[in-house]
Amino acid sequence: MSKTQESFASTISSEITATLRDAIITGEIAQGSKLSETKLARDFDVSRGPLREAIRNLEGMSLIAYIPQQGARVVTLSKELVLDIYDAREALESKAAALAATNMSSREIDELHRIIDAQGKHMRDNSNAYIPAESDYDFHNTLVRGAKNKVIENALLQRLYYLIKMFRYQNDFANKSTSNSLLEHRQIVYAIELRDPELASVTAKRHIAHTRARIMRRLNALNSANGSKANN
Amino acid sequence: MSKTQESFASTISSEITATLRDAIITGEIAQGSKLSETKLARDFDVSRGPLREAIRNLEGMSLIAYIPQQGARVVTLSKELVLDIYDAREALESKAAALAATNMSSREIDELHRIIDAQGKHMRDNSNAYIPAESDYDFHNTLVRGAKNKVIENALLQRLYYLIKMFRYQNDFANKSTSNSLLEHRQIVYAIELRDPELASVTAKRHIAHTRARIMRRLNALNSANGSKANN
DNA sequence: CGCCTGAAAAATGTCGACAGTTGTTGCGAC
DNA sequence: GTCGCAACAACTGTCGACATTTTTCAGGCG
Repeated sequence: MSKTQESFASTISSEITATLRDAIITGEIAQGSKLSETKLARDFDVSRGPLREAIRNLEGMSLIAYIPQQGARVVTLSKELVLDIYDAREALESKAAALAATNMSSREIDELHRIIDAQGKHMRDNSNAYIPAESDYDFHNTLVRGAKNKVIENALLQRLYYLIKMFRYQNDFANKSTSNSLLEHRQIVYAIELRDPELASVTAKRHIAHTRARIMRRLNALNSANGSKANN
Repeated sequence: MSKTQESFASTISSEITATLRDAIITGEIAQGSKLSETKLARDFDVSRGPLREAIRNLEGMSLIAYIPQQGARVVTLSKELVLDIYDAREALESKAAALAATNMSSREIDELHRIIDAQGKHMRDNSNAYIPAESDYDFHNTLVRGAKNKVIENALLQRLYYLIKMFRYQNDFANKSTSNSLLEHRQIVYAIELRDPELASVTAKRHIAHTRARIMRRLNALNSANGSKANN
């Protein structure tokens, strides 16, 4: 996968953080599996110090859970957790859209246009295809940054989006943004251009709620189909 | 101050985390000041290892910002950041209230009643007094936990509330919840009892928005009064 | 007088080793 | 054969020291 964010500082721990982050997102390191400091230190050929730092960083991204005296485990994206994530995202991103309607610069709005126009072109060129995941991330990243709220930005970009990326990467169906998504993106940009926070909030809220509902249907279908095909 | 949360594991780093956390919240360690690993390690008479862990933990609570190769600094609660915090809180807590209306057990609703009844009694006994800060925390903690959403709960209880507690502790006026707050608490509980997510969401949203507005007025008043009385 | 330079001081980054805890395994008793 | 206990192995927690980077500040140049 393309690096989520280049995030380089020249420290070993930050490099390991990025490497592990991507390995977790792609599923190369399985959900629920344990991250052994000793083993990883051998693998990366570094001491355990930087590794502990990296694990703490991943904990800050919500990608792992840390239990004292026991170690770190990769988060398990249960159906409940995924739906919780989308509820939280709905709350934060609808507020972000409202704030963006007030605070976004016209230059940033242009950027939103550029992104959704590219999405539209891509759909015309590949009739009825899906929006590329990267392009969808671009749209939401730009929207969130336009809100000019560091707390919301941090919660979404540094925490929830990693989990969502992980979920999408490991569940093909979750990447299938239809033409509905593009339409909803257009509505959000329209509301922001009107400088109408209420409308922007409602349209963004619905956009996320629709995505959540689609995911819930798919997860329920998988559940009833697979029955007891639980993972260890 | 009373310990925010006893959070004991028998590890040194967790104890130091709790101690530093409280020192930052009370302002004993000033906003914007640097946390020197070397110095703190001497003060606590431990090696730098556990201290680095503690600093990472505090970073996870948003109480400090960490800059590679430079170290950790206590967060500075600028007017902009405080208002951002309350906007994020409005988004998350209104959603929490909506979810609580659906998911809260009757036992938990009873707990909410117990809390606001105590608040009412306290106000009658000390005519027109303020709601004690601890009691206000109790109310919101119970509400948020009742939403049964681990992501929202984590964002509020493990991050935003520490910052809010810090702001309140260091700004006396921010603690002055009037009888309005009690009334709004009652409205929220009422909506939850009705199992009406929409009403719960709106009432909670207004409650936070009112608090935010009151704080904004006070901060603006301080700003124009103090002029250039900036801190180093 | 101010600015640049560079060496000294201090701080952060990393390492390897030891201590204490947790989890496992195999033996023995019932 | 099963349960419980003990020795062992593996892992996390902590430490002190070394390496590298940043900061400080005194000296000299313009």
